[in-house]
Amino acid sequence: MTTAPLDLPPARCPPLVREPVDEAAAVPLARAFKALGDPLRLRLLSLIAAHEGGEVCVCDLTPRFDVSAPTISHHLKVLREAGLITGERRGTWVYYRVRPETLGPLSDLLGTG
Amino acid sequence: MTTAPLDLPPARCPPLVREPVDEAAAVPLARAFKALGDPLRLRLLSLIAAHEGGEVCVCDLTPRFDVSAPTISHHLKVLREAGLITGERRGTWVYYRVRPETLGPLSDLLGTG
DNA sequence: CGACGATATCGAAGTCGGTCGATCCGGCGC
DNA sequence: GCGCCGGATCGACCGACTTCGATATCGTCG
Repeated sequence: MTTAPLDLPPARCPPLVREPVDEAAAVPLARAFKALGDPLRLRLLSLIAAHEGGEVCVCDLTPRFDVSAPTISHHLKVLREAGLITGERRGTWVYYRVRPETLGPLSDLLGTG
Repeated sequence: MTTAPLDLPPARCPPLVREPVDEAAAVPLARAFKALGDPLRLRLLSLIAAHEGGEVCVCDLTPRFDVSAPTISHHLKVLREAGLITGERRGTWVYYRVRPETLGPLSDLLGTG
């Protein structure tokens, strides 16, 4: 669960309307977007991001969906490995929060700025 | 090739750090992000977006990649069906351009604004 | 220490996605 | 009309993804 950052989160780069994405940079960026490419993961991420205090316990996430707990855990892992969130165990429960340093570059890349 | 907009592009909605994504809204948004979730498609989109004049002929795209022409065509179709680009045939060649009205909401959603 | 509750991991089954070669379609020029 | 060329579509193969139930792991409490 220790986040296992197998590779780097997407680096900051200019909007894709300004210059084409580099071949190497495209890989981590695509992985991040792919992680966002599932309705359940998008909702999970937004629940974490929008939660007051910036973090959410998994136990608050699980009952909101119609899938099993292992499935939720799996999707959280995908978001984790994409560098979009981090998880921290505190006692019995695990708390997740977003990583703005990953989300920011993605927004900038798609922006028209 | 006529774009076949089977369903709507993602609607504009507040950043996910402000309020959780609605269950219904998550579906088209996730489809758009999924389309971005491939390095080759990300590079294709950025080549189209960053090209002077705002449009690119497929014949200029194909030689830049190590995959076959049908594969390029397939990925362009995925981007098309996600509402991210539109294609237009003019004589012998087909030209693609980005749809900012789709890209914009995605950027806003991930932004911290 | 031993049982229990909360998550993560594992293994299996079904589905989806990327890629190719082959083929089809639409324009252009002869 | 005929053949050619750019591009899209089709059908198939194979690897990756989603989901589950079962099991393992980590902390807590008695």
